[in-house]
Amino acid sequence: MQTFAFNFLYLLSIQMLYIIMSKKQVTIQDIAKELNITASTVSRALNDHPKIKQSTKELVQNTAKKLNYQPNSIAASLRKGRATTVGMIVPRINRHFFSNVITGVESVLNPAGYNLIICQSEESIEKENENINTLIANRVGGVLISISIETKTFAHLERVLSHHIPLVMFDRIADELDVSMVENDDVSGSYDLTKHILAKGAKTIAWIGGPRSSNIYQNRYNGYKKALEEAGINPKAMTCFEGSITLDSALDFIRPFIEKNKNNMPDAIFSASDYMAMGVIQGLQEAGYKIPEDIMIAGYSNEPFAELISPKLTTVDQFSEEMGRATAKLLLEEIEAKNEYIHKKTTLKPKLIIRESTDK
Amino acid sequence: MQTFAFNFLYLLSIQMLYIIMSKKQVTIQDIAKELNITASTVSRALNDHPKIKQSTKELVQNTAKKLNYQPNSIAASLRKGRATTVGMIVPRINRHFFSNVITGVESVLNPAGYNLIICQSEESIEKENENINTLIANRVGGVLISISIETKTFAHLERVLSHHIPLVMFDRIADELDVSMVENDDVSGSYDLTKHILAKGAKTIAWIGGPRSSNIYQNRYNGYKKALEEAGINPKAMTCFEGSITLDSALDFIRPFIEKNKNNMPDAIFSASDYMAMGVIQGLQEAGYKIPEDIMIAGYSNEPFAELISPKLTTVDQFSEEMGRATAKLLLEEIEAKNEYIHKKTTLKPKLIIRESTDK
DNA sequence: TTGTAAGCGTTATCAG
DNA sequence: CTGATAACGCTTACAA
Repeated sequence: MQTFAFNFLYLLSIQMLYIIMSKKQVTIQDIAKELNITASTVSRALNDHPKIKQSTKELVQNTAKKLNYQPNSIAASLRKGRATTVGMIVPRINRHFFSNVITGVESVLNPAGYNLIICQSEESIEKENENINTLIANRVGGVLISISIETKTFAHLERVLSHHIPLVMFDRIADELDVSMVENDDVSGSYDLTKHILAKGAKTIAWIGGPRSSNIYQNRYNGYKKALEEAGINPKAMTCFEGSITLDSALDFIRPFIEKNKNNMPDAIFSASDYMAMGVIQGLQEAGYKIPEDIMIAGYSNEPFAELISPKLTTVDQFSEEMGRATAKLLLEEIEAKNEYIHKKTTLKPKLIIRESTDK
Repeated sequence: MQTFAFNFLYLLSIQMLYIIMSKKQVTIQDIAKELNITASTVSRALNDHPKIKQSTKELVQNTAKKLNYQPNSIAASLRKGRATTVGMIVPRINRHFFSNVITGVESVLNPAGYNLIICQSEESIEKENENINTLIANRVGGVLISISIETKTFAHLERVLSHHIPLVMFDRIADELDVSMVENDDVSGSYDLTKHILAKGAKTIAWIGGPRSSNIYQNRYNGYKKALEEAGINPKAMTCFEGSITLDSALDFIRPFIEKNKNNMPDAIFSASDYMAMGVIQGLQEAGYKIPEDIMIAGYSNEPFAELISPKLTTVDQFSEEMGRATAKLLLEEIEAKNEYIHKKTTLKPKLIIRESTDK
């Protein structure tokens, strides 16, 4: 045992020994001492600074590995005044759409050296506000946000800007703010879908969706309305229901609706949310309606279940990962540009996906 | 204008003026100067230290608000040697199961003052390794991980431990490591499900699932095997397929399988993944089989589409949010306990959900 | 190409 | 109950 210990110690420098025994974390100072150079040189070498000799770079990297050095990005962030971390706030992470946007964001941000702190607002402005506070406290390099349904004032977002942290909004945006944004062209997606239903022979189309105080539902409604008007149909005469975007909310609406309108049901129902479309379908099926023969149904946003259910649901795909990539790219541009205001707006065109539920 | 400026300035202290003009960030030093006390007192006041007078606490909080102070948790983390941030690594965030676990984790960690950095391994050990590095670099207060399918060695996880960062594994665990874990009792879930199918009269049941090198698929297979053995059926005679846990992989398996076994199809197919069950169902339906009349199908993990498809899928629910909460609680215990090793293992019992696909 | 020195904003320790 | 001081680990002018 003693021999082992002796041999073991013999192989180590005093410096390494000290580090191992004190079980403190290894720093660039330790690497510096080990090589009889200064910490600044080590720092530069590790960051691949152009004015450092190749030979010392290699030397530094090797001893870093030997000492089992792990960089401390907290210290770096403090010094630089900003973290290599980006905050992202979404209403709910377990929505297929948002989790795909996140994947898209990471695919751009990770290679650029950033990592994500993800927060959920749970559709509450209060939680959104708290999220903003922790992100500012963490001095994130940027904030990406899709605002909650409740959010109608923007003081919390302006607080982000006042800390000179770039902000990019996506999907659920607020034109009131002068920041970069990525939006889906919901008007166009909804318009295309409505035109398709009209082409299939529908004369009356009901609309159901989320609250139109949210820009996305307002836009989806506008696209629907535009298509109807062009077809000479007065949308005033149409049924319109807005409620929470859940299967149950739609079911609660459709059951009494069927009861009341047995004798003059619309030819089609356009739901501005796939989840609500599911509720509508279940309500109609339990009342004995055949889809699409008796009534056509369409949803919006191409949730994964849309092609698994029966009948397969006609809907609109939103290229969620692409939206994440676009959002992340705008953020990187903002970060590069420092304080020059180069706010941009990217608009993504969604794609109509025709399936059985409207395919008479 | 001049009068306005004069009045405006008149209301401000020199200190506040300085801060506004220099647009530097407000620190506890600024609050201290404003009140003629020291930064330490301010720090204590903001952290609700017991030995600070109530009156000064209020004074500090008020001026903090007045100066628009936002705490800098990076500085605090550097000083304390550890961040109030927890890292979480999952294979894929857009899996319903994992996104729900995340929600559960946050519901415990956020109130405790921590926030999450979420990383995706994308089922790659290489990416998992990189994730670990960034989490160590960020000096997170803990790491939560469900390992990738590829992960068979654990040096990277031991690196976490060597930095005295507590590690908790969940769902996909590795018994090789001496850490706290939360697991689903997959053996029991799978056993219950198989018993149910047997009770419905099946004599032959095929098994399809992910690679059995992963503990969860091994366990699900074991539960299946145990039930068969108890029923006196030799599982050696059963069909067993393992592949990637996707709809397409299952479809690629089932099509030639039907072709070959037209005349002696099993009475039931138990898929250890809902996605694979979907593939199986689609393959059988396109070949004209009726479910459950001709053949019964069951899945595992109760994906949201399971109750939306036709026939509704019998499966096993895993209480994903509960798993997240349990995981987070174990982590908090570890953090409290500092270096005393109190590794625990929590086992959650899943629940059989009987639906149409096995309900003859 | 490398060294020197200051500082990022907190908090812990010790002292009073 | 509060103050003074040092330190956490890194980056970056400026100097050499």
